[in-house]
Amino acid sequence: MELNERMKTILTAVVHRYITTAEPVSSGIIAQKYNLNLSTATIRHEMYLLEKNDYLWQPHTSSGRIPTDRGYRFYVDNLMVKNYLKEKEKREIIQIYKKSKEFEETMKITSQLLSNLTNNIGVVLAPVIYNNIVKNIQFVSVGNNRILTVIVTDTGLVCQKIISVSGEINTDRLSYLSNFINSKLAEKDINITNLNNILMDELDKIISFQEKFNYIHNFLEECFDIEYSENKVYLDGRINIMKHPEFKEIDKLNYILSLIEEENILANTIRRYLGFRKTKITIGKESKLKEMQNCSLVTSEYSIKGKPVGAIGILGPTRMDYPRMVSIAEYISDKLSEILSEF
Amino acid sequence: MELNERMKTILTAVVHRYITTAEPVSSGIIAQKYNLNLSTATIRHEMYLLEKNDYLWQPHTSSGRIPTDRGYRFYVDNLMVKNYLKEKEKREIIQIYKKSKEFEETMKITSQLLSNLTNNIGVVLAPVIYNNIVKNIQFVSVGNNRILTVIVTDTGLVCQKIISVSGEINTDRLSYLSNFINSKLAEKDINITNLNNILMDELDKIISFQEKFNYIHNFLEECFDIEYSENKVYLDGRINIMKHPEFKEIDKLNYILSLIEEENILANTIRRYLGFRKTKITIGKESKLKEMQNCSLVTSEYSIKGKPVGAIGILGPTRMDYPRMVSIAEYISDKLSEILSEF
DNA sequence: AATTAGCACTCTCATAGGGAGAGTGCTAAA
DNA sequence: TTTAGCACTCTCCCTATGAGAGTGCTAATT
Repeated sequence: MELNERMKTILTAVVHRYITTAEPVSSGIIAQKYNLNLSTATIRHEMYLLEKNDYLWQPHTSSGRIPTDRGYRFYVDNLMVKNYLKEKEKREIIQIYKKSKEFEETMKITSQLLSNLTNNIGVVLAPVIYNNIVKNIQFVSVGNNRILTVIVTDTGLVCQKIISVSGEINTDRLSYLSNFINSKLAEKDINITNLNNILMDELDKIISFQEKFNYIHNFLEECFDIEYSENKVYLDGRINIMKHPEFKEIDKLNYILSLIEEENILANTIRRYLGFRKTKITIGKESKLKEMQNCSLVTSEYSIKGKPVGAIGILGPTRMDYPRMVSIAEYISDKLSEILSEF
Repeated sequence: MELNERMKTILTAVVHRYITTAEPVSSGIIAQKYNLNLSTATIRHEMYLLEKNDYLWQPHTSSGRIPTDRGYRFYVDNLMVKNYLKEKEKREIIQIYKKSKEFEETMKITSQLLSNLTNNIGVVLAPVIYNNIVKNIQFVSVGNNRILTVIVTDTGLVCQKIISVSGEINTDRLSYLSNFINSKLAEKDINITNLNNILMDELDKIISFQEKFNYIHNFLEECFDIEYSENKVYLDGRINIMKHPEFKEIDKLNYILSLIEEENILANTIRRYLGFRKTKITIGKESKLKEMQNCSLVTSEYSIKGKPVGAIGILGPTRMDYPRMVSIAEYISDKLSEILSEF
């Protein structure tokens, strides 16, 4: 069924009202607060139709209406108007970012900004390094048979990993190895995902006529499984979720709590959205994850030097101010892209 | 007032009973479950005295008794019997630790173990590096005018920090600098806390007759404020706290939530306990922190090569099984010490 | 002098009933 | 097509009530 203009207006009114009050919205309130010049009876009839088509529902007969996931979806896709941030807010965000010169801190600040601005949970997925072009590799001996491997990618990201090797590794061999690898890197574009394979092939060639040190083999293998390391996630504002009236009682938090506890669930969800669209909204049961059935998630990608590498997200109840969430997510991801590109 | 033996027995019984049921303990239950061969009236009288001396309290007249913070304190100091872990549990812990070969992961596993074994919040304070002797410093150029500084301490800890310098820094100068610093380090014991001052003094001497590069000054200053960097904290089991009946309603969580949200509060609290005693128990209002008034915290130090460097902690409601918490904290901190010393 | 039985008293908790209020669905009139 | 009018439904809050748990106190017992 196609919604007519009046139904769209009423659906919009219900969504807006419910977002601000968290109370079921009655026909009377709509008539009173949103001047549609319609009687409550007429509005009631339209609401009845909206309910029949699964855009609204009632907690019980004789109560007002609440938008369904489908109602929110229709609102988000067809009705909502972008709500740009005020200049003052933008300036404040820029001000806060100025404090930080370091990568880690920038990530932390971003998640804090997200949660503070939205009163929801702020999520930042650290840049994924798969497929980044490797520019340079260096090895630093840090004692006790441990080597710190430092990989610098074309986007300027620095990945570090300490690995233990069996037996003392000679500093000369180490620099020989890094020189060798860096010369190979200079020859062609090698990304982290295939770094290991390509280097192993090359190494096999020279090993036949060079001295044979097996452990370098193992060493390299350990170094370059970085791609399998889990992406770091920055979470902030966990307690915000508990301030929302829909979660007054702890039992109602049930599933959401695992999102708060296990950062990986959120990280994986967001990672899966990467590379499709700048901004993505997932509403309630649209997510297959049972942990997210009562929540909505707004994610927005950020990039380094034009290359999308990660995403930020806002997690809250389905009853969230979508226009504002989207504007905040997009503004912050743009700022973050700028800052990371400058690093 | 000195407690007589019978009062101690009754206090112990009340604590034990309350820890397991979370319900106020009545005189009837004590008479029935703990065979003291006393009538309820007698027990009631003793409980009345215990209440008058602030070891017990009643939520309302005509309800059973609950231990006060003071009651728990007396129990912990004078009545409780250490409850060693079962061999099976010990084996399981060792098994789980075997999975991890990396520092970061070891820390994470430790906090998970703590929370899983105790059903409370597990906290691990990463090793503090202040006053550690500096063994070696290296600089790695990671492009875009950024230098990765790697400091290795005598306990084998590796601190890394990326700093930005103004203008390109010559690789030769960088290695000259690191050679210079490392030669100074070899001459005498220099710890991280005074590293900056000593090096600045030394640098001033040579700078007078060496070429003058101001920016190295600034560069060094930035490098060596590591001591002011905040200690990392690993938290796990945040949602455990919500499973306890005393926190059934969200409002009752009030203060504790800030502990869950702001890791620094906990980190600072634990850090302040460092260096005094292996294990420390803080019960409810004994902590000056308002955030901890409804909680207890059991902390236990761990060390690397005999040198105490950090602590682990268990955070839960004051109604916790103290003997078990202490055994777990001590066992885990010992294991962690072993593992970190081997790295 | 210490302990205990007995009992009145207090407080919680669960249940039910009743009335006010909000909001709906339906119908007939405009 | 819209609306006024009204009966109906459901929630919420208040009150009353009674059972049950547990205490404090007193007088009797050991």
